[in-house]
Amino acid sequence: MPKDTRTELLDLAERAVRSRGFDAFSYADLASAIGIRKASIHYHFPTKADLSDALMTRYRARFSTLLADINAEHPTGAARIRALTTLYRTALHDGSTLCLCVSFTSSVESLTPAVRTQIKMFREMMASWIETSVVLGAKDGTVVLNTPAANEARAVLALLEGAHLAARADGDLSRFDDAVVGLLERLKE
Amino acid sequence: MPKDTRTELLDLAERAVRSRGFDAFSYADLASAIGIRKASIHYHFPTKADLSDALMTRYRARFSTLLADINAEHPTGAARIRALTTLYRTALHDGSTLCLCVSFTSSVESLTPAVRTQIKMFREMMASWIETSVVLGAKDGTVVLNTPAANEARAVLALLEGAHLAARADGDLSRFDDAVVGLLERLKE
DNA sequence: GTTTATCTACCTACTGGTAGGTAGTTCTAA
DNA sequence: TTAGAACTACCTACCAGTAGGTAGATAAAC
Repeated sequence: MPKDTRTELLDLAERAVRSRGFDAFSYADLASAIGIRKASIHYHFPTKADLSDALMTRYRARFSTLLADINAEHPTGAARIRALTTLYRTALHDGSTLCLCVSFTSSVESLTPAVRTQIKMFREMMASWIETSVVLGAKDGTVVLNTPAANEARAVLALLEGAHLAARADGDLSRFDDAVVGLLERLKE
Repeated sequence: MPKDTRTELLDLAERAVRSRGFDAFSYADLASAIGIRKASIHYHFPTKADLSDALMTRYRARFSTLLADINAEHPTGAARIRALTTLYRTALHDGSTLCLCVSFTSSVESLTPAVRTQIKMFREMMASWIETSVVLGAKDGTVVLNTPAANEARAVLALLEGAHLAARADGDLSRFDDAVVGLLERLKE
């Protein structure tokens, strides 16, 4: 079964934002990539703001599911943080794409308040999931907490996003690996 | 003594890239901000590529000086890392501007090979300075190393850049502070 | 009298977005 | 059961505005 046009547009646009940035792709790019006319894209997403909003909505939903999957599969705090690290590593696609949230954050001035709010919500979701995971890890003895769990969570998120940038800059996944060695080292079990 | 036009253009462009992104500012913006015509900017920087190259060259030189200043002022490893953290915090300008290197990294596809090389060089410079500092800290007993110094350096850099993004997303400096609590906690003395 | 720094006037290509039209499908009611 | 209304998903043709960039004139400074 073939993907519908709307989904195909979202896929294409997501890749464009993550590899080139929000201000560096156009409806014309999408049109020629998908094989329909530029005007037809406005049928699915009247404005670029609508498109970016839909992009973030889908991205948040996807990550929400992925986090739930990790919870279902990994019982300990350490295993969950390790799985999250793998998730971020995979999202890099050999160093050619950033996390959508990272990319949007750099272009935050070009975005509507609605999308900015979604960016915040995404980070809140990630931070609170990480916090819950490290608290679990502290209880089950697989994670050593040196600072309050809320701060640990913000630090882990910052480290993963920063490691993303480093890998993207060099187009080299090993930059990501180098930066997260210390994080993985702290996970016992 | 008034700033010369070239310097004024560099200042304006740097702020534009750091707050809006490389693909979201134009020569027309600079022209109206500085009060000369768009065509006159091409006299100083024939192409946008030339401008971004000059931007990175100046930025690297500035940071090189700043790192040397930190070395001169702070004798211990911990004090140096702490000073670097303060430097990054200051660079945020209340959460409205990213590090130039972070911003350029997100737009890496729009940049020339020369500028991409400069981005790499900037990160190399930062990473090797941090590595030297944590090695010093390990010797003078002010920094505890859990992983090889090279990895610690990449992790610190990623954390600082990630913390930048978090603060930028919310326009709130305290996001930066929250993320670096753990790093500062590890610095003794 | 050449160099420096600016100007006016212009170029082509592209931006996001709109107006209006059209096949083909699906829903609705006599 | 079928005529017609409505909807879906696209189209062509166009808009005003902006992008980066260029040619050539000018006026002051060295």
